[in-house]
Amino acid sequence: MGNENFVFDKYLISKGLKLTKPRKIILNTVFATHEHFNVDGLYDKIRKKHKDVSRATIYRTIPLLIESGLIKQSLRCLAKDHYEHTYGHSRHLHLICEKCGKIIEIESKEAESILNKLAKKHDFKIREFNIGAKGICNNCKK
Amino acid sequence: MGNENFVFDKYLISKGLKLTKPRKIILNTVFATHEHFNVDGLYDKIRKKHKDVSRATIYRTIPLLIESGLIKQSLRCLAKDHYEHTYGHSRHLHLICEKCGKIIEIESKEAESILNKLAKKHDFKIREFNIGAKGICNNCKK
DNA sequence: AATGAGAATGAGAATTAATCTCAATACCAA
DNA sequence: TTGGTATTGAGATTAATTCTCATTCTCATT
Ligand SMILES: [Mn+2]
Ligand SMILES: [Mn+2]
Ligand SMILES: [Zn+2]
Ligand SMILES: [Zn+2]
Repeated sequence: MGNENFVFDKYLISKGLKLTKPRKIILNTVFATHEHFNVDGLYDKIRKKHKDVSRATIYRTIPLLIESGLIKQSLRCLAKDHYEHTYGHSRHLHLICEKCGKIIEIESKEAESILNKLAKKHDFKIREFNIGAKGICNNCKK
Repeated sequence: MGNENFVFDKYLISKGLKLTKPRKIILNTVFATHEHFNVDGLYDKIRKKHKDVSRATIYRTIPLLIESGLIKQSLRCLAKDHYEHTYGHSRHLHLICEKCGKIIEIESKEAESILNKLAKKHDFKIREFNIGAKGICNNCKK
């Protein structure tokens, strides 16, 4: 059990919110792996163990996880929003295969530093980078 | 009237599709300005002049405009897909203000060349770049 | 341990962007 | 002009996300 529990707890307290059982379950399931996830997949995974957590609560908890800095909205695929950890992960960019859905994650500060330079020139304060590309992965090229 | 008409016409012919009145209206409205657009805004704009173009036809025409290389899917904002011209525009990245919605467009090949390098290393064929950041613009910083 | 006020929940309804269906119409080569 | 095909508008449908609300949980205070 990693520190994400402390982070989340601290956030909830700071906002006068309560650490409930469904929120614990959702948090722990989200951090059970390092994979990207979407609501549907998360719901199925949770439901195997806990028949009493609703979709509504998952949808309500995700903004809290984002606000607390644990996850972020990552990408959109098949008309679904996808999320990924920020806590415990350094920033990275994505190469997304449009054929098989595979996501290649690459750490690289170079592109970010270019964006930082451009943002400074325009007096723009960056909150979140969005860097990547879509195309075809090596496997799908045959 | 720019060359987008020729491009679109040529594409339609090559696919055995027909250049219809609604398609002309949609194309011309899309290229009446250089702004990003979404289906709702486009529909309203078209409807002021032409009461007989349906939302369904707009939704059906957008993939054709994309396929013909005239526009591309750009960004997602307020739960709506947004599009922008590719024809007549060089590639650029976006700084999106989360407060006022303002979009700053910047031409810069630097970030792309870094992505190209990384993609080559992973034997990944890029079809479309996605480079930008979200944050707060200079006006909204007060 | 019991209380109570406010926060959180599950179930299902509501919203809404995007897609689909289908009968009627427009297009265009011949 | 005609005929075969593509296209259309209207409305139904889908599906992700959000909302409503009556009931249940949390937790600081007793
Ligand atoms: Mn990732
Ligand atoms: Mn743009
Ligand atoms: Zn692939
Ligand atoms: Zn702004």
